[in-house]
Amino acid sequence: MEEKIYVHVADDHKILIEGIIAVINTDKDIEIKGYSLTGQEVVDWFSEKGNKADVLILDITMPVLDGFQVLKYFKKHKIDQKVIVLSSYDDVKIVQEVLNLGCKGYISKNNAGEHIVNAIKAVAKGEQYFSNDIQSSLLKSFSGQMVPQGEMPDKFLLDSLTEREVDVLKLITKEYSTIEMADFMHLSVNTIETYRKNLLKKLNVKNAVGLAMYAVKNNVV
Amino acid sequence: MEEKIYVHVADDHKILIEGIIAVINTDKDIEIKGYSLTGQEVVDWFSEKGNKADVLILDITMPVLDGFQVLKYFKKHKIDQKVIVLSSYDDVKIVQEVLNLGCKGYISKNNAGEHIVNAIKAVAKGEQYFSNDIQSSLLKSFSGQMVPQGEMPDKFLLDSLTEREVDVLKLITKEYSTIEMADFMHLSVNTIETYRKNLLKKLNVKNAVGLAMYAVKNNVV
DNA sequence: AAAAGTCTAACGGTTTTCCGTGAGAAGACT
DNA sequence: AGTCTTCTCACGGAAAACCGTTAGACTTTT
Repeated sequence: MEEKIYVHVADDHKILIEGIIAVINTDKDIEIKGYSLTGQEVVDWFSEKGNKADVLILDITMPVLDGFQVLKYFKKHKIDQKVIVLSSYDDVKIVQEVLNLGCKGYISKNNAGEHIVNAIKAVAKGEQYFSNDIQSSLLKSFSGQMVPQGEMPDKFLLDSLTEREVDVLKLITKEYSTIEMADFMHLSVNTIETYRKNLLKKLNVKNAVGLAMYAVKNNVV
Repeated sequence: MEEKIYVHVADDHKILIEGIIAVINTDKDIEIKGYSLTGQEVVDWFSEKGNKADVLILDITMPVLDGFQVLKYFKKHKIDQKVIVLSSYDDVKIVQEVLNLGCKGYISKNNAGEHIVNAIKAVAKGEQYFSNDIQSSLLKSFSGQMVPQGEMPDKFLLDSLTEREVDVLKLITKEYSTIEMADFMHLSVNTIETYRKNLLKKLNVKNAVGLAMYAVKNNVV
């Protein structure tokens, strides 16, 4: 008889929590130790004396505090919590970011059902776990980095944006015109135009729409 | 002994489907008749001879065809399918739009578990059903509509984008210029400009960036 | 001290978008 | 038969975005 693995689940959609509980209950080695509907509830729960779980299943998109912020909280307070991120996005950048924040597993909601039990057991043992679609996108991104060849390496586009450029980018997504931005930021129209030009060049897109699409893809907004 | 109610579930997150099935299975009067992971699968399933369900549980955000498009398909082909929309958004505009498209119930994912069984039974009987958080936002918006005063009522912003308008919207998010779109679609530049103007007016945004942001928010892309 | 990066600003010119308005053809709906 | 919607196209003018290039002031890094 092994020891039970205790799990806490956090997601803002209760039905999804119910689904996870239903799946997990098919396995006798795992037991649910409460759930949270916001990131705030998660940190509250783990802050309370006596509350602990071997593994936390954590959604990224939640109100009040999102998954990133929860992970940052654990890091800052040096709480060594094993976390599996559950996400709708198989965006490699997000995977990398949560890994940097100390998350031990990452499964996509698309096939959470088949993976979640194995993921919990692996992570509880101290291993890492990624669902296979995540693995393949990670591989793709790595192999992509191996063959930059003739093309400009493009470096890491998103880096290298200066503070002001990010400010302008944000305003662009809010449908500000150049003149409105200049007015709002107390700068010359020419200055804003310079930032626009820099953004277009740095992010290698054709127009303001490209900038906006970049912004949403990279969670600038 | 009553007759069984047959249900089809559509959502791009399988874990959510599993959750719904788990909840529904607690009720002996309701039975699941298959599920779909995309809107395309839904229309395919219902198109197939012999496939039918009393109630369809439909997610709004799905790849390939979203919930709106599925409802439009039913409307266009005069298929009188009872549909309960399951959504993350309690945005009143969305509720109104799906109601216009003939949907009979609307429940938020936040508390789908407690409502879904009752919703299915009500809709199967020909009634309407809204989870209480939706009801309250609807009430709030109605009371808000009582004092539009000088403002234009704005009608239903997202309503009724035509097929071509959606085509143009998609190309805009891909950074196509008007000329490039005209070329690609084998249409006059003037025609594309007309569609742009219609989009700006219908969606009530200021520029192409606003269109793009609308598109991502509403999963047009 | 020199180099690098950022923030600010300017000028002149080209291209694209935005705006208003009008209108014919085809199909669907009443 | 008449209305509505959608798709298509046109014209002219105003506004905004895009492009290339230059440059001074300030801060940080080497």
